[in-house]
Amino acid sequence: MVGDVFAADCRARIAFEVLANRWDSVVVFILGESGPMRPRAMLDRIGGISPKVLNQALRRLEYNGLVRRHRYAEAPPRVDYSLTEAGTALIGPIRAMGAWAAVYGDAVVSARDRADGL
Amino acid sequence: MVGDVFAADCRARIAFEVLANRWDSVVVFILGESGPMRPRAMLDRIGGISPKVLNQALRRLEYNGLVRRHRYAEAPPRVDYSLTEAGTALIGPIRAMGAWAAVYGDAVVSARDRADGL
DNA sequence: CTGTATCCCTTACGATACTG
DNA sequence: CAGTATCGTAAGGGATACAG
Repeated sequence: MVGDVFAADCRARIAFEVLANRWDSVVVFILGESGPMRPRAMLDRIGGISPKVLNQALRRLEYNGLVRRHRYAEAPPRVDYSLTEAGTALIGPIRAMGAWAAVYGDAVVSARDRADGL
Repeated sequence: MVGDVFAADCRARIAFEVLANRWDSVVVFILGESGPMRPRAMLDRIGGISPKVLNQALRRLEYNGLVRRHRYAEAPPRVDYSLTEAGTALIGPIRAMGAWAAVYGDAVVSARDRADGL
C-alpha cells in the first residue's frame, strides 16, 4: 500500500529529502564501502568535488544524523567521518541504486542523447 | 569493490544524479505503486506540489528515459504517464529507501531537532 | 485538464583565497 | 589538513496567471 510510505503527515518522505542533492548519497556510499575516512581521502576518492562542497555535504549528513564526526586532538588537525546506525542502514538501498545504474546507466545516457538530438 | 559503481568515467554516478532533487523519486514511486496516472491524479496523490513543478519533474524523468508520456487525441486533453523499463527497475531501490524511512525517519527528525537545539 | 510563462526566492554548487 | 569566508552562477521550487 502506498500509504505506508506516504503517510498524511509526510514524515516518510524524509527518505527522499535527505538525499535530494548531488553529493550526499555519494558520500554515504563511499563511507559504507571504505569505512571511516578523512576528508582528504574522500576528496581523492570522489572526483570533481571541492573541499568546501564536501564539507557542506558532511555537515548536512551530520545534521540529519547519518554521519558522525570524530576529532583527534593532534598537532596536524586530524578528523574522520563515519556512518551512524541510520547511515549504515542506508547503504543497502544506495547500493541497490548503484546496481541499477550499472544496468540502466547507458539507457539514461541514450535517452538524454536522443532527447537532445531532437 | 567501489570501482564497480564509481568508475573513472563517472558514468555510474547517474544513479545519484537522476534522483538528486525533491520530487522525481516521489513521482517514480507513485507511478510504480499505482501504475499509469494522469497529472491531475498525481497532484491529488502527492500533496504540496504545484502543477508546474510536477510537470518539471515529469519532463526531467522523460528526459532521462524513466517515464513515458501518452497523449490521447480527445476533446478534453487527456494524458497519462507510465514508467519505462528503466523506471520500473528503479522502484525496487526506491521502495528500499521508503522502508528505510519507515524505520529511521524518526531518528532523522530527532537528529535535526537536537542539532537545532544547540 | 494540460501545459507554459513569469517573477521571486532559496539553495546547491563551483572556484578561490584565507584562517586555525 | 581541516574548515571557513566570499563571490558568483545555475537550477529547483513555489505562486500565480494564462494559453492550448
